[in-house]
Amino acid sequence: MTATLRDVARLAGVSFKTVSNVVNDHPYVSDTTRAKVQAAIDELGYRPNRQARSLRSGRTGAIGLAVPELSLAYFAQLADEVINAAEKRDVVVVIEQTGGDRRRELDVLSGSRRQLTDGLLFSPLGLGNDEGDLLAVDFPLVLLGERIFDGPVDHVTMENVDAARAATDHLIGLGRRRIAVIGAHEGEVIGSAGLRLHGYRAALEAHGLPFDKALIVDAGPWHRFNGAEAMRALLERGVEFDAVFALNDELALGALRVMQEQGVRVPADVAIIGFDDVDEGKYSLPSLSTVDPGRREIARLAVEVLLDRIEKGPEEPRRELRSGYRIVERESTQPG
Amino acid sequence: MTATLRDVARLAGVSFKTVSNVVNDHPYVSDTTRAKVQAAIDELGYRPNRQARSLRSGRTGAIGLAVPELSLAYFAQLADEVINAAEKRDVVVVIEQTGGDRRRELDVLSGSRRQLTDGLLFSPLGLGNDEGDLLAVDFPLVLLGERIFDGPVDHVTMENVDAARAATDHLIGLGRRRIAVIGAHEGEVIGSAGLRLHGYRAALEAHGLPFDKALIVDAGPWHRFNGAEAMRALLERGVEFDAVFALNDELALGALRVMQEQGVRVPADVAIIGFDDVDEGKYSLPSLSTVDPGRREIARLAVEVLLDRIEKGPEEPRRELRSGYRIVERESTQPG
DNA sequence: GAATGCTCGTACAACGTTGTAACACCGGTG
DNA sequence: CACCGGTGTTACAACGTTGTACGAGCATTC
Repeated sequence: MTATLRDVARLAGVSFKTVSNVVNDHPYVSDTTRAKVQAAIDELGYRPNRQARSLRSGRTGAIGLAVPELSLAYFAQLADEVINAAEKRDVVVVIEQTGGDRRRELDVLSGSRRQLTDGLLFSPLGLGNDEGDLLAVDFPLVLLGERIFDGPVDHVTMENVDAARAATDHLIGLGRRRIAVIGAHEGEVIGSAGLRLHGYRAALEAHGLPFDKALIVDAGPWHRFNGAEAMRALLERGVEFDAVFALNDELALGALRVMQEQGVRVPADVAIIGFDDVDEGKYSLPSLSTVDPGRREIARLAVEVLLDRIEKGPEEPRRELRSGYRIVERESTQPG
Repeated sequence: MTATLRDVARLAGVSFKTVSNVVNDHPYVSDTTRAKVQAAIDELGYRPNRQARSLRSGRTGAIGLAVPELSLAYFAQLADEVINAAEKRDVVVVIEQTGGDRRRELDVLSGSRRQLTDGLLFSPLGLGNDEGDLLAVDFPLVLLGERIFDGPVDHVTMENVDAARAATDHLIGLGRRRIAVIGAHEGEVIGSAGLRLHGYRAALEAHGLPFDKALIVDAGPWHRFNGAEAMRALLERGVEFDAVFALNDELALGALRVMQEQGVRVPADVAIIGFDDVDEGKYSLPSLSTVDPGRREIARLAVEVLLDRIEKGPEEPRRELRSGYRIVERESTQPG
């Protein structure tokens, strides 16, 4: 069917290993032999067989990306960037979904699927931040996101605290003083929710504003639905507020929708800012101010670090990288 | 490092082929031997090496999914469903993005990446519908979407014409008579745009309503941005309309945003319906009526057909399957 | 003209698996 | 007791590649 080294060798009149040498640019192949072999390769349309290469070399040329679910815009857009970054390095991406479920996350770390890839980019949600030791696996692994710090592996993340602080600063800069937070996770210290809440408190403190627990609304998963629910809860509570910091954009969009249903004017009555800079925020009405966490940079760094780890092995010191962030001002925090 | 058949065999005191027979549930292995081998397998934590299996069997246990981009919610949600459907069959998914670019789509069909998967689910956008012959490839291929009909391969698609007709009927049922269309592709007959427009016209005819070209707005890619632009163009045209059929949800959401900017009341002045049932439509204000094209069913069917094709080979007759659809009524087409 | 050093090519083994064929053993049959 | 069919196990080859070791040819050197 498809041509092999042997077929090419037969046509070129050399041994099949010589063909292999030509293909792999080994030295000590004379120009004439090289040309002869190349001609045979072209004629037969020979392409090295990847499985055989894999078997021999132990490399597959693929990496895994495990995320909660692609239906969440943030992860879809992250996957988009990861695939692009990987493509530049001639590596393909196998995507696995965990649903943020602890059991399935553990599965991803141990399943036989791991043999199909040279390493894994892993964005956990269900694992606790005290379970870092579960990440001590014998294949290259790069952690994404905020669930686990100080794990035994490379980690690429964003400047959650600083970025959240800047987002809050932005609201304060508009003259807002009663800033609600949507999407908190009670008791969490580390993790996106905990870190962003920490940044929020730091900003309040820096401006001498009081922290009011009544302004903090918990939410489970960070879906639109939960943002809507949280806002409904907040409005029912009857507590006054003039701004909202939603811990991600999906929450913000859900909350936005509820505020408008209930006749709250945005941003006149309440300004709102999200986090993630997903594309939808550009086209909501009003468009959504947000924090751009440097998704593209995260994807690029993550792929870079993983391929490095794959190449250099487990001995190299582990790396902890953070992307830059940027406040994106849109209509939902327009002054005036 | 990791155990091989030979290691297990040594421990169990049998030949390595007997171990292979146990692993593959071959008949003619005595219960005592089986038990002995199984014990050794458990003790060593043996797992068959997938590369070696692949090399031997020619199967990788992976399928490819080539889509324009995951940043488009429709494709992200489709990928989500495809991954889930594939997981049930113990197959992983390698996702490739083409950007809807003709050159990259051709690449996907011929590149050496194809060796990493047993087959491909392909959703083209850049290829013309007269280029079906390019799909005559020598690996299992299932076509998704509406770009190409009567290609030489299996095809899973949706009931575009009927569904578009039903969407238009729905608007007409509300008493709307001047129904604009956003996202047309001038001159296209086949392709999502062409087919959906055809359904629209069929509905008009069935109700004896005239077709007015002034109500049809072209758009390039079906992104929010283009929906917004198209609506701006429509409003500038000054032509009267009381409803909009946006050919997908992203266009609809972009258009919705512009209408609200310009003080058009939805649905009081203008009702709008989209197509695709992406999650965002539930949380816009007003929430977006749409057509649910049976994304999950499409994903399930596509994976099913591809795995069938992989198993049964190219001789089986090609299949053309369509998913059912459903009109999803939300606020943007609320009567009254 | 034998020894040396370099260039180029080849043979063999290995990666871990599975299919095929063959072999040893068994009780039962003619 | 030779033969048989069925059962359980083994040996060998193959999938297509690459690393290692070796060898052949040739020019240069003493």
